[in-house]
Amino acid sequence: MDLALAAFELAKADGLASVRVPQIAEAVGVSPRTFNNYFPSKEAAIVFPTSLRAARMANDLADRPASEPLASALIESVACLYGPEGQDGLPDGWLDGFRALVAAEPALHGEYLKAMAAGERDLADAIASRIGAAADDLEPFVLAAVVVAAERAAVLHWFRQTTRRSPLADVVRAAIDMAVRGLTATSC
Amino acid sequence: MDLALAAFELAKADGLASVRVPQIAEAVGVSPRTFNNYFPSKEAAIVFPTSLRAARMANDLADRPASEPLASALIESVACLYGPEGQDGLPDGWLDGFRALVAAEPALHGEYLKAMAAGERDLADAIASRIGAAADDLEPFVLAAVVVAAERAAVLHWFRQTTRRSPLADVVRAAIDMAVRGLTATSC
DNA sequence: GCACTAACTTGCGTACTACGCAATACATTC
DNA sequence: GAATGTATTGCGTAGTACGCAAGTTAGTGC
Repeated sequence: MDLALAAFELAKADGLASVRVPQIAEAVGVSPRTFNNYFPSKEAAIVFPTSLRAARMANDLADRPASEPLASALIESVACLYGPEGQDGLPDGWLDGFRALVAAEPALHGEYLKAMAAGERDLADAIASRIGAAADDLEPFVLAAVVVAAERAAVLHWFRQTTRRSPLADVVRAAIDMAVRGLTATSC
Repeated sequence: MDLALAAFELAKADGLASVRVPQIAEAVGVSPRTFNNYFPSKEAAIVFPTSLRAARMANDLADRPASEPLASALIESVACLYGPEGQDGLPDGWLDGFRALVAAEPALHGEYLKAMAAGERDLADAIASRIGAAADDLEPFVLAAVVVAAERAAVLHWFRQTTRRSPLADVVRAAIDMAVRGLTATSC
């Protein structure tokens, strides 16, 4: 969606507060009313790509061979979203934008969390069908929530770091591995 | 804060959409402007008690004896927030309100997530000081995120259930236990 | 008792967002 | 060619967010 991209670019350049909905609409060549037909707010538009990526996670998990252990399948389905920029990993400029916007603006942080939560539901379904759980089983929901939480913690932690000792994908991988293994392997 | 309580009650009675900020202010006896001095939106006001409860989690963890294993300390600090209604557990009417509002309205769900995320940061600090981690260590953040995520998954799952086979506190306990143990004990 | 300060509250005005409604344009189908 | 469905738009309205300045109240030191 062009609107989402334009909103993202404008917000990255001028800051979220100074971007106006009519401005975004004009950049794409539609009316402000049309913008609101697609997005309820500029925040939602900016985060839209993230929610797409979150939705992809469940698909990636479903595409993995059923023979693969759940733990590694989870780790890889998530981590491949943070592969090298450009290809199927991160879109260009996402890192800069994320740092400047989502990590900084509380309003966007809320939208980001909502997007992740939406993806979490899909992931829970994918997990449930993979481990053959009943529909009202608690476990898939907890697993999905835990994995997404670890992913989010890793991303935020990576942005907090001043010195970059390892690429984002590796940090995400480590975090999910940590979450999947639980406290058993750590300092009890 | 009276405003938060009034907002909650009014929203519970009339639905979120039909509650107006001036209405909330009038119910407490202040001006609408004063409302916005304290809360940026009615959603934030409604969720305010939840964010207080989230903040309490970190304190509860810090108050637990250092000799207690981290896993059980985490489980209990969270689960005691969901104790029997009235005392130090859930405030009266919280369950009904939560089901009718937070679980149903997407806007409130976003605020709820933000509140949980804020509490998560405090929890991460408490965990870090408990296990003596460095400030830039990934582990406390992942642990905090995982625990909060499991808590949230349990609450939402409990509300999705039509038949209540066990009290909320037990479900929360089970979820956090599950998260803390990781995938090791489950279907790999 | 008297000024002084700080925190809280309020009214006013402004900018912006959200959205219902109705009208239009365009493409698709029968 | 007529009918139907979808996308877009302008307009109008309701409501929220917030800066600013003025007023109130409580507390403090002299």
